[in-house]
Amino acid sequence: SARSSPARASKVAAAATVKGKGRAKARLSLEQEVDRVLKLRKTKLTDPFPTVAELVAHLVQFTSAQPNAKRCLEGCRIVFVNTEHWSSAPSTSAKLTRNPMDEGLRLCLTVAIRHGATLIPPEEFVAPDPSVSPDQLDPDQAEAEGWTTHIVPYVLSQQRLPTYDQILACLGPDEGGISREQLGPFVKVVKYKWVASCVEKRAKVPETMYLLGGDFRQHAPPLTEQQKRAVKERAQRMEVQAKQAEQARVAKTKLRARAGKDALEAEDSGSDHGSNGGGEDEVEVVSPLGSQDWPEGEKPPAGYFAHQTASPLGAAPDKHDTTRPGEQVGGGGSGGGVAVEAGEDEPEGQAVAAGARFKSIPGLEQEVQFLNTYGQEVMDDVLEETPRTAALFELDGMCILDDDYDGDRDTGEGTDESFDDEEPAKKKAKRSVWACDDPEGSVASRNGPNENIAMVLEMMADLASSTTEKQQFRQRSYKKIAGMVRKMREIPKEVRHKDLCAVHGIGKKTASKIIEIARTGTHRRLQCLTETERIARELSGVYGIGKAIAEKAAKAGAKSVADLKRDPHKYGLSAATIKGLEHYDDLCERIPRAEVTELYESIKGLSDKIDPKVQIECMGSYRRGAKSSGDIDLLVTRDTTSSTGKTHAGHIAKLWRAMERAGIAVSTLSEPDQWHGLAAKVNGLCRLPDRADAKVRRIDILGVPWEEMPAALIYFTGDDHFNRSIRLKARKHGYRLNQRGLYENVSRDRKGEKLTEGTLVLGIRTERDIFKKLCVPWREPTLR
DNA sequence: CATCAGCTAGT
DNA sequence: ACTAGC
DNA sequence: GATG
Ligand SMILES: O=c1ccn([C@H]2C[C@H](O)[C@@H](COP(=O)(O)OP(=O)(O)OP(=O)(O)O)O2)c(=O)[nH]1
Ligand SMILES: [Mg+2]
Repeated sequence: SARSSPARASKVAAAATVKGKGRAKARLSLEQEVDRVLKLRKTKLTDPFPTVAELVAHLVQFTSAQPNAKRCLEGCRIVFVNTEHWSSAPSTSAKLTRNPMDEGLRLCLTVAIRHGATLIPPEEFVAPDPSVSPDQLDPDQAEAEGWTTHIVPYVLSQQRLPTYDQILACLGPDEGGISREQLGPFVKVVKYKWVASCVEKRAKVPETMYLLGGDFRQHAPPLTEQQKRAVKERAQRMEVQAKQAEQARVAKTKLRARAGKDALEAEDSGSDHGSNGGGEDEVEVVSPLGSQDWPEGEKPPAGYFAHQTASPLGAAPDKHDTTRPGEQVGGGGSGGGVAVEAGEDEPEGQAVAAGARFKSIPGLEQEVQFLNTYGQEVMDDVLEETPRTAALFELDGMCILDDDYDGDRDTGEGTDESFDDEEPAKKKAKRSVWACDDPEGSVASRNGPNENIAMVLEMMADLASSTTEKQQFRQRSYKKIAGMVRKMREIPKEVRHKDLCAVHGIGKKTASKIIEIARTGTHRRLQCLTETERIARELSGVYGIGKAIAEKAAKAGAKSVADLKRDPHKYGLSAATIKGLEHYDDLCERIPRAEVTELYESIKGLSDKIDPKVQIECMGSYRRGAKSSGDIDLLVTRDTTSSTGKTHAGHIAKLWRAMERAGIAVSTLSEPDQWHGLAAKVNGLCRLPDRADAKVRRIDILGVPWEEMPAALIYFTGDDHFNRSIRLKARKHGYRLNQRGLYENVSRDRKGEKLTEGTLVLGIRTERDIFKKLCVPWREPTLR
């Protein structure tokens, strides 16, 4: 707090800093300190520092007497809190000590203080002067200059994160903690990761200087020309070394692949049949293209996998009928393995293998061959030379707010995004989102530059769909990435693998696939579907038919949806599925927004005749502002707080009957357990009446008790990925969120299975309240 | 190696 | 329990 | 399939 600076800034800092407690005390010598600790250990059987505050007081004295090598957290005020006592026994929390110490927490504290951070005991934390407003001092600037106080909650398990409220309860002198409002814009709650990244990032600078033999203290003089040259040379040397290491690695990989193949070949010829022996699945080098892509018991066609078949050393696939084992060995033996050579050596084998299977999509065959020859890393190296990639991979504004399970950006106020380097770009993007008045611009557009990539990824997702858990998550992963790709800037053909991997949620396998799609417009996996897969894909487009039933029907001999239509009972389809089948063509179509509006209004008209006080809302993609919807989602409720407290019980039953009479409701696909319950849900088919050309549409009507509106609105607005994300966040923080409400104090077993329902969080009136409670920045439905 | 939302309805 | 769907 |  002694640094010279504008007065307004020091006002913030002074208020937020400890009232000089540890500093003022006379410093003890090392011997005295050791003595004191040993004595403490003797007198107390427990840890000599049972709370954070006590250890901080100790560390402040002890460490400041030591010379610090790297003070990269110099000037950072950090408050470590431990909410453990809270989450372990919420009911008896008052009796337990606040901010108890813990072995892991001690480590965090030590790291922080060793790097020059100013630690503040949580009990001594004082909220900054509220009179300093963000107008006077830009919070970003304050952050950059180190005026911000960072609160770091200690996290024992990623499965049980502290809630914002718990963190606040650990701050300040009072047991009750402090309120959210008191914190203001100059206090940020961050993850420990933030501390670690500061240390890691900034620690590198002095290290370089140290290697040069220069002064590694903070204010070292600027480098001389000679030193600069030394740095350059060293960098070049390292680059050369890295290149050599990489080459050696690639060579070794190839050799390993080769060795594996040789062994297999030997085995094959030993067991006499050389044709479709199989067994090539066991080749050691795993291609990043995913053997998971293939269903149980099926084998990819020749030429599918990298390294395995088309590598210049590895020669042609042993599976392939035309291959002659003798030549494979001979061709590979030369060891050169240059692309040209491979191309000239056995052009037919390759062309037949790849060409036939991939149906000669322009460029695809070449791409596969190229990839198989060089591998992703080498191709990246080549691309490094082209200057088009870096900036392209900054996502558009939207994505920052909702990458993956993070509509929630953890602890609210930006927080864990406080990595200095990325800050400006991110902040800018964020602002542009709020400034963007045009909702079209921020929403993923269906004809954006990456639409084709997204579509192909979605097709791969459907391929992965299955009832087995593993496959479900693979499907979701593809879907998630498809959604992200839609929101990204155009992905150029020369994208680098590592740039794609840098996006959170995209890993090396999908990155490879995206590259393949970007360059060729498709993926080889889609070019070599089996007949069953092709049929299953068509059949699962029917309402009520998923992967399992589709495959069953395909096995039973169905070749197309038309086959099913002809004889639905033969395949043991359920009643709803048969209805879905009947209207298959209509239900494939998306519904234009105007038609949703029209249907909604005519249904609302019917409802008003039954009970005008019952409210009907159109939810789902319609509420999110979509230009077209897959179905119509209606919410039915009735305000019970006003007037007589009458509910909408039975309304849905009456409404549905009225819709049937009016010719709007065509048929019922599934019915609620209790038609008269408040949470009744009907699932059916409908159409605009009195119009010959009106298509049949899917409709969901959901009843919602008035008290459950906030949670129900979130649920029914979606989308599904957003719901999963916010529910996951709730779960990790000890809550449970479903369509009925937000529950707290949920106890779960180790596997996350809930043991108690938890208790409804009180005081929740609106959607916003739930967002706030979970520290999810508010997002209008159109931005979800 | 564990984790990935939480629920209803039909068979 | 499995499948499909929101 | 991606992540911690
Ligand atoms: O697995 C799911 C599917 C849906 N929902 C919620 C969110 C979604 O917004 C709402 C309605 O579902 P629907 O399937 O109608 O999706 P939608 O968002 O309305 O899109 P569309 O109907 O245009 O396909 O139900 C979930 O919570 N989980
Ligand atoms: Mg919908």
